[in-house]
Amino acid sequence: MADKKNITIIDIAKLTGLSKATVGRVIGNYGNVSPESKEKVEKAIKELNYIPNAVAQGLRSNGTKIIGVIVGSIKNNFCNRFLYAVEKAAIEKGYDVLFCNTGEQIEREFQCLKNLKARRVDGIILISSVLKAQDIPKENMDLYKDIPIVLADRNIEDMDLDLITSSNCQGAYNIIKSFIQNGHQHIGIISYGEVSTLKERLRGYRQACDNYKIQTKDSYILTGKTIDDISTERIKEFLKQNPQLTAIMVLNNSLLAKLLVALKDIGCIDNDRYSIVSWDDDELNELYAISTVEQQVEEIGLLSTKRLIEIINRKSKESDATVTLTLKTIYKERGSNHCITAVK
Amino acid sequence: MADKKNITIIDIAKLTGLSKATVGRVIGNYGNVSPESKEKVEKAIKELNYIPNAVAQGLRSNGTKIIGVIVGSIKNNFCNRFLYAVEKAAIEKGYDVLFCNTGEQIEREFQCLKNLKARRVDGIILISSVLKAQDIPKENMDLYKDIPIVLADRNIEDMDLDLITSSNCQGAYNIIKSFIQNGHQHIGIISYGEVSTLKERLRGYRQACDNYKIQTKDSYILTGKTIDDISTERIKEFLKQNPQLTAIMVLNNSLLAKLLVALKDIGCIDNDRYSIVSWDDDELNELYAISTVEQQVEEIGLLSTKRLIEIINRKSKESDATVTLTLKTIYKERGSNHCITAVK
DNA sequence: TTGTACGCGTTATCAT
DNA sequence: ATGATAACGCGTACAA
Repeated sequence: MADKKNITIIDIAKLTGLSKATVGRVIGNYGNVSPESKEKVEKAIKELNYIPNAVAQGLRSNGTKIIGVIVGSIKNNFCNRFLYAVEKAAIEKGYDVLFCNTGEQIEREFQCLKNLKARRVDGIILISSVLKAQDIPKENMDLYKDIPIVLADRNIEDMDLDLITSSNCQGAYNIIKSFIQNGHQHIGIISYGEVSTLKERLRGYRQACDNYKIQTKDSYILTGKTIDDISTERIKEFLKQNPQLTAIMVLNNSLLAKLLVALKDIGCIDNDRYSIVSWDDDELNELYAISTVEQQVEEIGLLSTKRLIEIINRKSKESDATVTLTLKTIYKERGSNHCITAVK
Repeated sequence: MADKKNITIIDIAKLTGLSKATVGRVIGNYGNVSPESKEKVEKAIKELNYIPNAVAQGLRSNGTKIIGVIVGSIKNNFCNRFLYAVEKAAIEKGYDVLFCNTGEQIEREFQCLKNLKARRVDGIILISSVLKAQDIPKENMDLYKDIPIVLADRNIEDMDLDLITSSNCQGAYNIIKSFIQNGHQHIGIISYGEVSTLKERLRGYRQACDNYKIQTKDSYILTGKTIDDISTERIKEFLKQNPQLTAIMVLNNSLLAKLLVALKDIGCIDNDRYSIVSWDDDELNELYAISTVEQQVEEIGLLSTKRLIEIINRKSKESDATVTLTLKTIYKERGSNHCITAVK
């Protein structure tokens, strides 16, 4: 590569005949500098195409103005809108974003944390793959300490970290309630995995069913370890084995796609056989008029970033209480939830 | 925040009673160290939870092991799969990824480049929003120099940078050819923007029409400055004003969603009125059996990263010829392209 | 207003 | 085998 020696503050000093210190003052815009000196320096900077070395600045100032963002899977619709919002908010506050993808693997999460600490990032926003504190081997426990961390979307139980998330339980509760009020007695769920968000949605489902004395069977919940465990075939089987079902809540977009394919295969699409509600919106949901519970993804990204920067700038005497923000979900009604009302 | 002083190599030295140098040897795993010293140091590292400071390392070694990734819009399906692949490949080679989103704004692209240079990243992968070299103000021209850069997906005309992309022209050509061979005489395009990839696809369209002596009218191409200019309403109007059309190629996923909504509105969905081919795949394309030209997105990400790292490690005596890699597109046939065959 | 000199944490050379 | 020390580029306390 073009091995042009990097231009440093010293080169500027030499060219202008001034000292490092004076040049530094101009660049950092502090202290007193005579107008002539200032002008000379600025001219030299342009002439030599000098760009301050942020690495040296970071070392010197003991802060990098970088925040690390760790997500489970960037291919996921939620994560990339989240990342979009975080980057945008970060840039505005003068921070850059170091991006890490764990593929939902805990070990990778540990690696990323360690790496980000080595990089001396100022703070970390984490969509964790860890379910609860007890799942973290104690030799890795320190990774979650001594650095500002904000959890986004998913909680880690018993971890006492700041958390910005959606009202998953309440959102699900409301959907199910509305199903019930429309006469549905047998409501199915399609889900997968065990992260806190999905567990919360299930909790909302169960609460609503309990409250309204609606029967729930284990067989009404189709789930698996990973999303790949929920194949179109399994969904068809699920529907077949639970013919009572009149309503279905799917817990994310990819699952919805699979459900729709399954329904098409068995000739049940567009014929009002099932009432359907999905989670997280997608451009194509419009097409099938799929009612959707929408999360304020970008708001979560924005608030996570704001909160993180707040912690980063916190003086040691200030309160260090952890904060949990739960954003409302938005119910986007399109019709698919009314396919059948007042059954029986 | 917990202002625990950062543990440095000196703390380890103190604790072990050895010198910085010896500790450094153990950490860097070079030179000669007695087994006892080594053991002492390793114990101290664990005890103090020492994590080497990558910032200092970066300053010292004049290299950060970070690559910058600049994309136009991370919300876009292509970009996030791309980012996924880049991060994965980078991590494997020991690099971290600094992520920047420009929102397709040239000015932001300049800012990002400047910033990444200040950060002294080792190289940059760029999905640029610049169309051609002449669009870059000369005071910003230097930003594209003196640092390893690989362009991904989109080219910047006349820039002489490495480029990893898809065979956009050829891919489109083949689709149109197949349309024509199936009897279509009037083929519409829905597009937007002016980036090289879309221009290439249009070129493929025109070439095929020319070669096979098929009529093309300007009105057969619906386009706009940004994607928001292509509303469902405009698509409906477009279809109405070009009733001869029997086949349509849409240049990306979001446009497809809009087209499908438009078709539904006018009662033309699922009735074989139009043959449709889209670009870039999506989970829901399966549902409508939408034939799709698929790009090898992840391959592009992987190869961009590999190429970049190659350049980063290039000795000055080696060839510095720029390389362009054009990956084949894959035609995923699902049926939507056959809706009408042998019209007339 | 300007300059000198030290320290941030590493790495690596040179001397012991 | 180990230690002292310089250098990476910058910021700043202190001196002039």
